[in-house]
Amino acid sequence: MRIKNDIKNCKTCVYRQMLFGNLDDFEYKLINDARTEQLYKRGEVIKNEGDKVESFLYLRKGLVKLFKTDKRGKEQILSINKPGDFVNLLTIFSKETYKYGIEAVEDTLVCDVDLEVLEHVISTNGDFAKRVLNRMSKISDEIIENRFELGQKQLRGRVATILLYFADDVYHKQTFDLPITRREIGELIAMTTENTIRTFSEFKRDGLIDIQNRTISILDAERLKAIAKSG
Amino acid sequence: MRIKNDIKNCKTCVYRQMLFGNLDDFEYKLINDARTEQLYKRGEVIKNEGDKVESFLYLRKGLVKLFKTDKRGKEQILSINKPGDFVNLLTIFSKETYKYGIEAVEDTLVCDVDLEVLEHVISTNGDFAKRVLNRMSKISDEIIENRFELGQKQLRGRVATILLYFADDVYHKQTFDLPITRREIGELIAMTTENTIRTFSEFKRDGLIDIQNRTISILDAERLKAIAKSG
DNA sequence: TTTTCACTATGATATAAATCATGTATCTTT
DNA sequence: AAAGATACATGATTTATATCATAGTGAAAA
Repeated sequence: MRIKNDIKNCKTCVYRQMLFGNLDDFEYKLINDARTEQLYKRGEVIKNEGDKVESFLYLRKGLVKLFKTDKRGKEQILSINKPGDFVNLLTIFSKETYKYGIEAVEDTLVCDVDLEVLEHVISTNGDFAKRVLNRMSKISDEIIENRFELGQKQLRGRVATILLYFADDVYHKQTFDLPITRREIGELIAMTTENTIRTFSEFKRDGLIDIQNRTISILDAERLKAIAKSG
Repeated sequence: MRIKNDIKNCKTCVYRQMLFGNLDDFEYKLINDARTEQLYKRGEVIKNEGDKVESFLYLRKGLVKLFKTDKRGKEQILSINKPGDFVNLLTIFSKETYKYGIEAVEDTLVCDVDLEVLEHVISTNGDFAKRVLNRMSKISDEIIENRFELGQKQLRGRVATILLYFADDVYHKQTFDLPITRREIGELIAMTTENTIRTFSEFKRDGLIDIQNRTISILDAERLKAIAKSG
């Protein structure tokens, strides 16, 4: 991890209005002074399970995964977070330590704001508090919704869903480099590595996608959507 | 549904300190004046999927289920809520309409506080806002955690878990009347009705529980815990 | 450069759980 | 009280997915 020293003011940040839209100058300064920008290389762990929660994190560039290890020692991925996401918003108000780890799956830039300062601004600015509540609510809704839908789908549906997620929501293009391995995709959508690979191969054979190692091309988005939807 | 008219002041409520612990008299009055107490009979629907979200609900007596219907028309139960739970806290700050239904599975008493008034108190009382954030965070953590653990367990482990949940967390005794059918239990722990019933029978045959229609007795809590844990 | 190790890949086999089928008991409705 | 619906119950069969086995490939390490 490397701490950037030429950091910009929050007021000029593209993600400003997502959460900090209506802070006054004094509040901006508070947040800004309590803030560092941190660079992580692909594969670097940002937080480990058990680390103390002492800052609010949000993702400016790159991609991270949230993961936890079950009793059998197997890793499970809770979600992939992309720029603009509030990586740890769900736990910062209820936990003292991280119940999951955070790892950069691409070179990543995160903003790190001291939690006490953020809490202070919440205490003094009710509108800001409501905004935070709103974001939190949306995030948990999304995770819960996704998990429920995932559970109803079978393997092909799950793989189709995750491929479309990367194409449409993360990279906004039909050809992209998968940032994670097949094993990790399996961990994310709750299936074995073998079956993940097998389903990829099937999709390739059926002309739905093309695969060149890590590079994936969506060839038939419509049919893929149908599979993602129907299960 | 019947609206109670002899309602007590929040200040004397046993659940007061869970959320409203440090409101001042004026704020109490605001909340209190915006509040009704509603009685629902077992089986009555409190909110339907699609209903407008316009109040904050919390459960004083009884038991409710949160459910949603998937594309195939099959019902899924997200969670069972017991007294003291903030039934809809997760969505009130992000959604305009309910994405899930709420139904009383026992005769139930809920407090209903107008959402605008609650939001106003959040805006003016930062400590209260932080408390709400904290509760929300805990609730979503719990749902997410439970779902993840459920996914790793197989049928016997899931059934053992839910039986212990009713005995230990809901009724606090070893013999209790199941408030929901076997089908609903299946919907809650993601398995078919047949397998739910079959697993109940197995547990009975193995001397883990006794079953008299709706009445369940936990006979061997230790062994049941082991099954719940190991999967 | 060779060795090692994780990743990708595919086929065969095993198994957990869903589905199908059938019957009884229990609760509702008329 | 009879009829219909829903819940409970269990056995047989099918199916989706995990597990096991084996091998090629590419990247990192020695």
